[in-house]
Amino acid sequence: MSPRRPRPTLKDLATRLGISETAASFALNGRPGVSEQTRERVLALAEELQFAPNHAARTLSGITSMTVGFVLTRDVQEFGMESFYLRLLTGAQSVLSSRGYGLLFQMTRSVDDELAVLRRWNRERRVEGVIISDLRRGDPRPAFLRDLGLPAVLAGGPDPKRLLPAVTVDDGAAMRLLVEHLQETGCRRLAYVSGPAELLHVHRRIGAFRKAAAGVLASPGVVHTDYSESDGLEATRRLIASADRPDALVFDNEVLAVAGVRALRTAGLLDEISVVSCEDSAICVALQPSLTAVRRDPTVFGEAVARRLLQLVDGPDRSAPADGAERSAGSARSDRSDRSARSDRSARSVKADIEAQQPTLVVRESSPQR
Amino acid sequence: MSPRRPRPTLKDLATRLGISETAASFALNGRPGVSEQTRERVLALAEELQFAPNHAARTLSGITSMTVGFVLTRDVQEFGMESFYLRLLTGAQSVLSSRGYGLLFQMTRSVDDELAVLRRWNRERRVEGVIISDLRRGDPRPAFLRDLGLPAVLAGGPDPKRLLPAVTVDDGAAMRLLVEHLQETGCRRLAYVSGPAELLHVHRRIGAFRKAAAGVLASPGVVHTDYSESDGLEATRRLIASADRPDALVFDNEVLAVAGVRALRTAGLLDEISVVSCEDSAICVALQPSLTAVRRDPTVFGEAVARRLLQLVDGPDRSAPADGAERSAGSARSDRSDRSARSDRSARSVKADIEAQQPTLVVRESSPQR
DNA sequence: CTGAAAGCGCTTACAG
DNA sequence: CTGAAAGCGCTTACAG
Repeated sequence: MSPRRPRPTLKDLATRLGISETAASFALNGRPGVSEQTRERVLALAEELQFAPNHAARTLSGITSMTVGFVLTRDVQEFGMESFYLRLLTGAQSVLSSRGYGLLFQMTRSVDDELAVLRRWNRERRVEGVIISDLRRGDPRPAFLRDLGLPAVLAGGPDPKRLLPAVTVDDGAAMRLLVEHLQETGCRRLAYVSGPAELLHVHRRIGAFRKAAAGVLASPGVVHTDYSESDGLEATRRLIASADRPDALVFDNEVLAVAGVRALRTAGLLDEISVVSCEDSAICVALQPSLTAVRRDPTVFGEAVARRLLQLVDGPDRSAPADGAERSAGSARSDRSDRSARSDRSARSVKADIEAQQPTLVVRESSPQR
Repeated sequence: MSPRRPRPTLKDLATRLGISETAASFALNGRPGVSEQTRERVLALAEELQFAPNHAARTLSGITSMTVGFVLTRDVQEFGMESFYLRLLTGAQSVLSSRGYGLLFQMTRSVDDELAVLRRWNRERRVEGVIISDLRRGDPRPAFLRDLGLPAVLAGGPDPKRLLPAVTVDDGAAMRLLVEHLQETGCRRLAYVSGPAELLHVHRRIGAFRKAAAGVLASPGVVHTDYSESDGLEATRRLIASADRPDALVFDNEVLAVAGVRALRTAGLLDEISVVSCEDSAICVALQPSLTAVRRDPTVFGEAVARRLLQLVDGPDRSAPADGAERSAGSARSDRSDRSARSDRSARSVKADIEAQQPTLVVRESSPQR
């Protein structure tokens, strides 16, 4: 009937030491107003009893929930992109946990479902902020989150109305590297096999690609796919069957690139057409021929995203001990007025998009010197 | 100063309707004791005000936190295995969210760090149960979790002392399929390139492999690696340089298999030695030659794991609406004595390991008929 | 430096 | 069917 492992409460600590809960709380949270001796006794007993404050009780008292959320709407286009998302998650996770934050993770089937999840998390006061990604044309999420006043960071951008702070990658630089490389290896007619037209980052990349190619090469062809392998196959087939066949194919990610290589192999054109992937991964190395690819470490990217979010949620960087019992209150203050202060701050800093890192180009067999 | 988006509280609802908080709470939670008319008025206003109960307050009142945790200790061996883990996560996630549970996800660097996280989550009463994986020799986690009384499921097994319920895969069947296939295609001397000796599932697979091969083939060689590509390369090189060179290589996962293929290609032995991977993934298809592989859907596996955990935590299956405001209390009751009851139940059912699915073998170019 | 008390927002016996 | 009240376990003005 009684719990197998009754956890000690703050009151237990206080009673056993003959002090008030206030004193115990202050001692644990590193606040002034307790004698050094008392503080040490409290800390020692907390250690001995393996005390950690009840999370719900802390949260209810107005302290932050020490949790951020990450919702990911998965559909066709993310199939095969596991590598990118898990590494993004890894990076975000490492920053969050080093600052004592938990990550609530959920995948949804549609943007509408995602809105419902965000709404619920906000209403339940379950998270302090959220990470979102893959904005679509006319995406309701930025305005929705701004109206909610819930701190949020857009992983990858772009946010056309700049309602949300975003962490982006420098597609311009990536595309310049890539076009320059193809040009140097003797390619003259490029084509770009891209993702779904409704994804905003797809548009941004296409724009960057066109801009990089402008003036250097004939205006390159661009085709859209739904990021599926079959669409990639089909698109490649069409491109290589066209009148002025391209001498280099640029694929928006490695899933498409794999499909493209297969199509080229079938057509016996692997030696004549260079292939480049805008996303590097193990598969680019393993493939035969190995694929030249743009590399940007998704882990580093995830770290930047998490750091940006914590900046909105929790102020500038401060490291936090892993164990809750040792957590200092200084890093955890927040009440309802704080929340609104935070969203004001985020509103003021919308322009401060961050570029997580400079992309590089890894040259492999698929784009030989001609 | 005032919150930008003050969320309505239960008291707000009650006041505006001129009823007690009790009545409002009962109405929202689908409990008897409210007139149908009152219930409808409450529900309507809740909908209108976009009310959702404060999560911390609910949790603090003894209701479940509606959260489970997943800790993953990542080190060498998981590099390149992104696909498996993200799909596991996807599967678990889909079951959990369909039942209204949140997933708190954290990666750690070592088992010790993982223990610290589990301890803290438990003390803070932050989760109702946890998923763990990749048990090592002498792993402290099962005993630790049992002592904590925290419901837990081991993804993948095996748990030698059977302290934890596990969801496993039928390695025996997988290895029989595989050995049989290799035998039929004319292979006689197998070798197995495996993972780190300290991982228990590595041992189980090796055992299953030896058993499947026994009586059919000469006793096969087994070598360990740390799951890294370089180790895989090295191991393969050694095997193919040995006196009686194997005519088929079995790799414990696709990362090792990729390394193996590379080594064989370098040695010019790709046509003479069959290659099989015990883990299927996009890379097995993309590779040249494409790899014959054992397939078990990690998503389905993750679903089974989550279902097993919810069974311990929350009783038999019941679907829950996505929106908190409509959540019925029937599926959410639990207090401290419940928690101990739950762990008793888990203690009683340790033997009920589940096999998530039957593995199949996908035959591709890498194991041709001889 | 210390303590008694109120409050966070729910749930739930208990008494009408 | 309904309501007043206590309680979950913390934090934090406020008064000594």
